Amino acid sequence: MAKSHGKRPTIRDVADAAGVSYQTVSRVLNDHPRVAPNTRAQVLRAMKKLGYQRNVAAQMLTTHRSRTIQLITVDGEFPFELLLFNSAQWGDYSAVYSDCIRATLAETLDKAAARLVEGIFLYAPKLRIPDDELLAMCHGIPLVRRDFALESKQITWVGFDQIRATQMAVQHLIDLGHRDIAVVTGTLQALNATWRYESWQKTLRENGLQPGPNAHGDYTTPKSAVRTGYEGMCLILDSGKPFTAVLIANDYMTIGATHALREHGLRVPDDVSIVSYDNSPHAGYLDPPLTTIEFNFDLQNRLAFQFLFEMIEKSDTEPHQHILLPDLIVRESTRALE
Amino acid sequence: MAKSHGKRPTIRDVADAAGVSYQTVSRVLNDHPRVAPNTRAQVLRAMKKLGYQRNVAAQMLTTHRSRTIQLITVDGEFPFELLLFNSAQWGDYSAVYSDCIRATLAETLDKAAARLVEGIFLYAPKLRIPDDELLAMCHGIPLVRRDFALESKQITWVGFDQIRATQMAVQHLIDLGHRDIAVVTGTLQALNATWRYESWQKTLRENGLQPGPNAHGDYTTPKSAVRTGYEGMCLILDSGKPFTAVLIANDYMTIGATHALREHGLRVPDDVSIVSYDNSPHAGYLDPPLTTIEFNFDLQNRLAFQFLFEMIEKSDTEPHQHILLPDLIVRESTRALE
DNA sequence: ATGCTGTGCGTGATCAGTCACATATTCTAT
DNA sequence: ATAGAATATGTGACTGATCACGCACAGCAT
Repeated sequence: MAKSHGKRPTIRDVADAAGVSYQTVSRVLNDHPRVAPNTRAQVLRAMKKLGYQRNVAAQMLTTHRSRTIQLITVDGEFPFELLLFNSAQWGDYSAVYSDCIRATLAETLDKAAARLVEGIFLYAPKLRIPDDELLAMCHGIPLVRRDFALESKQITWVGFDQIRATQMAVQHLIDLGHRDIAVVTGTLQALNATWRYESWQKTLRENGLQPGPNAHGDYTTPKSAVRTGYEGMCLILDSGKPFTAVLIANDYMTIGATHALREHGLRVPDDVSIVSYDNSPHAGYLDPPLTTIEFNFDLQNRLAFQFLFEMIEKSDTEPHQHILLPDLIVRESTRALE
Repeated sequence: MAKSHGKRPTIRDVADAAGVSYQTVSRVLNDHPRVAPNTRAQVLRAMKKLGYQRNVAAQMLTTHRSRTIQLITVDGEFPFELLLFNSAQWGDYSAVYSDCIRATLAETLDKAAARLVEGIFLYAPKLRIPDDELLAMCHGIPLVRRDFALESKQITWVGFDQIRATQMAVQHLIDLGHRDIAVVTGTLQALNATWRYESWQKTLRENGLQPGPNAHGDYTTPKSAVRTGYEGMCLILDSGKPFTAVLIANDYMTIGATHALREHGLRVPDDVSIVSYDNSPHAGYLDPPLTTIEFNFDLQNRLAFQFLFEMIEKSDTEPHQHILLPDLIVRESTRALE
């Protein structure tokens, strides 16, 4: 006998509506093979009739599994590329999303552990933290970083080769005859931005050129990117230092930067050539269409999730590291100098 | 005595590490006032020492509360505006995110119920479904729609006055002397797009004007928006029907549409005036800076969450309906005809 | 000394499932 | 006919917390 008044039905309610034991209901729930087809149908009918919903809390309690992953961003950096994240990628897992600041990351990870989260997908491009320290905060939960490529081998990550990307961009401009190449890049707190910055300098020096003027700013949301692109370009223009080409850290910054150039009476590519990063949806539709470094963010996300689930399934998986190579998409924002 | 080998510590482990009963540990966990300060300190010390983490599953099981809300989108429509969503807005609640298709919405809501989710935040601009049907699918869980403004009073929602918005846009163009006004809008599956379309026709007719050429397309992600903006504008141009101004459903579509105009040798605003929607971060930085209808998405999100939590706290709350009014931001993509 | 109130802490039952094991039934092989 | 295996179903213990209740002891008034 089960109390059927008011509350949600339990497996025991279903059991005696179907005239079987609660264990049989549990078997049906878990697709256990050894249930007679008739009984199974009986139970399913009873579940439907009562509007039964399995209680995930009780299930978690005994199985110690939550079928949940957690997506964590630090400092509100929800990047445009993550828009591509598709629920289909995480199978029958659910995803908890939370943003935190650096100071509360440990606490956030504690809560994730309390929640029995089975995997952590971290996007924190400014978080510079030793691998072992980060792993210690994770309470043994599998972790994937989807922000940048580290040097260490302890953590699983999927990143892009920023050095190569920048080299391609700079080399493209040099090949076109540019010698004074400026840069508007992300805040150097972000490791990727640092690498780009250094790669820009290195590539120029290797070609016997001096780095041109440069500016930095936060570029992790469209809003901040557009503005700091504008402001950064203004700074460079106001510096009075000469340049005929400029590298801009993403296609939103480029919108802002191009606006600044226009305000100063300069045209792209006639007066200034631009190479941008990301190949965002709008990059090919701006005036002029942007020459840009394409990153396959979709592939990055897919791989990162794939690695994460691999770690969840087999706890002894070695950490994966994967560096993706970018492509240069040449459009009309760059031109050859005579 | 508790087994301390291997597994995560429980309150019982903490209890006998601190020399108290498990109930006392529970009191400390729940900030119960009647615990002696010494005892509390003792317990906290034991928790820290053992690295204790409360098991959320067990807590959910007894309290029947999950402190979780669920953010559901339908058809992968993760809108750019939702980027603004800030964890801070949902207090100590966690958020589960899931996308589904129309056919699996019921199933997704079932899972939400199984998970003891306490509130549902729905973004599904194309989901036309009777209120009572939707509510029935929600198993009594508080729901807020953040997509459009409905006519019914059963559901809580926060939307914008699209009719007014479009009226403002059209009127602005009429005041500037335009008589042939085209429109590139979202797919008419989306209710907001339908309203805009009808309001465009109505406003023109009230001013004794005939609707100009028009086109529609999916506009819910930046990627689709840019492309359908381009394609829609091409269609209108190829139709050969005359127009001196065009309404474009968002600032991403406008990037695509402007590109199409350029390809046809037309300039904005010299040849064609544009009024766009959304006032996205880049709207003021394009060439020309866009005259656009501003929606305060941040306020919309804040209100929607506020209403949701109100419903969670007090189950007898009446459904709220809130229509937000847009603003017209005049920039340089519109000009007066002589 | 007795009763009363309030504080601090402990015991047993409960939440809704799952797991290991036990039992009943049917089927096949000897 | 009967042992043995295979299939189908049931019972009791358990997961890790919370809740309702109960008890011990302190302080204070009678």
